Amino acid sequence: MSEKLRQHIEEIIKLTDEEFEYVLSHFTYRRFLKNQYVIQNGDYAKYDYFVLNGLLKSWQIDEKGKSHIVLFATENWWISDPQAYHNQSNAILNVDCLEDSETLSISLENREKLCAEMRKMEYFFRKKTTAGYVASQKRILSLISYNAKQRYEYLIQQYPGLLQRVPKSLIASYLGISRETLSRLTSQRP
Amino acid sequence: MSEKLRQHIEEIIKLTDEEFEYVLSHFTYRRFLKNQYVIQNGDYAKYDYFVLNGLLKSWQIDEKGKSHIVLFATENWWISDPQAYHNQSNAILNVDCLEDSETLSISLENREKLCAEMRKMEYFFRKKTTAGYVASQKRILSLISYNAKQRYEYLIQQYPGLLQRVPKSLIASYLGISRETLSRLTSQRP
DNA sequence: CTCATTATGTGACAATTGTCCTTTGTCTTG
DNA sequence: CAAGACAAAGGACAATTGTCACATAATGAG
Repeated sequence: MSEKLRQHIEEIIKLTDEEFEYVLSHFTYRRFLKNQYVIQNGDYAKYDYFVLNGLLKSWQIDEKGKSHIVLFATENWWISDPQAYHNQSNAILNVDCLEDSETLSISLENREKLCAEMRKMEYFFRKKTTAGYVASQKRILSLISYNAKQRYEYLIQQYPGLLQRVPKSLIASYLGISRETLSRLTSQRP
Repeated sequence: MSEKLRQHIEEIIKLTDEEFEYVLSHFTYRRFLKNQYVIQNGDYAKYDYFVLNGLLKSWQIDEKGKSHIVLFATENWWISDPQAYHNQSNAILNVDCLEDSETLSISLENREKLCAEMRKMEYFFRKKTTAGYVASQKRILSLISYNAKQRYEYLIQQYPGLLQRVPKSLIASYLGISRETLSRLTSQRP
């Protein structure tokens, strides 16, 4: 099971068996059930979660009570409240499970410990964070330049099979439009 | 002048004079005039620019010909096309100057060279990228959860004095609304 | 200083999207 | 098997926002 984490890391740097065992010892395995909360708004966001399998989402409620999905996370994605995690502050986001899920989580202390002790892991986390930053920039571009239909197409390309796994009301919540508007978009025959 | 870069780096790690001189030797000083392009869509985005003074913006044109501003960069900000820079591909964004500006730029090769040679600089860039990632997440949250009025208030808080430096049509372009809608928002007396 | 250009505000109208409601079908659970 | 919960589509109407047109103010070049 932890092989998935190893493969994920080795896309960037190669590790010996001993090194990987040491890295792995800094992670905690945790299993969540469908609908279970991983992080709740206001909690201390202690961990960043690497998803082994299942499906999770991070989201926020606005002042009018509407929820907005920031991210869907499937196998090999990371999920947390990044702001709260890196600043060691209380979570603004919620993270919960759309399906039963298995994760490997790492605290910020352990992440910094690994970076300080292993040059390879500092390189890995630097590269991984850079990739996350670039992906965030793409998301920002899609939010400011694309209309809802284009964002929908980008979503189904980015998450193949997601439509079969989640209700369309959640897709609409990710896109920032109402369920009804999404329904109108997808029923158009262009 | 390069003292600004030193102060910026030393918010995260302390450097000796020799170390800073060595770091600085990997940057290139460059001056730009108002309206001059720093990066053009389709160009090879070789550099990441640290802004010493002036005001720049990064932006994109959508398929209908409307432009959307991604970022305003003033003193002590970094600006580039992150996706193109980190993936060594052609720019999707444009970067140009709203005022005469001075910058210190670093190529990806020199950045990686510094990271490989100086542990402190790898730490610096890791922390800086993490901060950029967190800031991007905040921008995503503001785009999906806030209405135009709230985004406007967040913008003037994030860039104090910007309203006095740029036309409102550019503010509207950053917020993703029309010039007229922005005008109506700001003339409301609530 | 003058003239042209740009920036800004506002009204009228169109287009888009949200909200509310009903209907239908599917799935879950006792 | 039946009842309730949930998901989805579509109609009617309201609210928001964009577009176009025009007037005025501010700015900049020669």
